[in-house]
Amino acid sequence: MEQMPMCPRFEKAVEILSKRWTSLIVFQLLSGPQRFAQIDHALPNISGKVLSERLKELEHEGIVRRVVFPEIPVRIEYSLSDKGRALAPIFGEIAKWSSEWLPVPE
Amino acid sequence: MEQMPMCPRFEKAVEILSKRWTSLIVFQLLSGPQRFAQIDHALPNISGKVLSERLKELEHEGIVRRVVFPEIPVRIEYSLSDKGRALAPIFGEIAKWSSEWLPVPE
DNA sequence: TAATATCAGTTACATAAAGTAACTAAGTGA
DNA sequence: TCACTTAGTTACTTTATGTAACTGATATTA
Repeated sequence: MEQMPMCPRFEKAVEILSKRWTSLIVFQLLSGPQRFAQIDHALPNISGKVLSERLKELEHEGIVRRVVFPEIPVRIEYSLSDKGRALAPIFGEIAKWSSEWLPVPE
Repeated sequence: MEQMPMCPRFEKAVEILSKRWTSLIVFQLLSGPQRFAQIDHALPNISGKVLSERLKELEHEGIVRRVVFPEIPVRIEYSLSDKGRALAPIFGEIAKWSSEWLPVPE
């Protein structure tokens, strides 16, 4: 009756992706580099506080890059690293599943 | 500067999958029908309370099936529906990404 | 000149979600 | 009778998230 433990890297990936907002932020960044306010507007119900937290976490994971342009006012661009862009196929499969199995809203 | 709204079905799929524990429960059930206590043990840090909640939600979404065998003591089996099994390719892509991009723990 | 706006956040506070441990009911076995 | 099983539930605590106001440097508007 012993269970085999789950692969820790797989578990880590699920942990990253299943944190609230993370997936939507990454998906949003798949369309190209964006500024804080742009991401905030694209994900209408996220709070600036959590967006800020998630971007830091994703940067720390090496999924998101943060580049500061010392203009006036300062411009900060968030974008995906190679590691981040490599998540695209996961979203492709989610899109397939959702179009096949979820009902079209009325 | 207007954003295109995200596909509501895709958004719903992400919402389902990114709720804490949901993905791991579904992944666990991909290995076959299981009882409450089995799932509970396979996912060592989940509480019975949350497992119970998630199974109800997944049943409600049509992803999980709950079958009661009126034995003594009662046996209840949780399994994936077709809709639930169709999530497998998503996990396949997560597994690929994690083995390619996440470090092997020491 | 003063008020207002922008950007990229932060802070304090309130609510919602998740974790912990004890408990339930129906029945079995010692 | 006491202890044990299964599939949960309950009360309570801790953590996560949401809300709204605020920061500071600069620019624009009245």
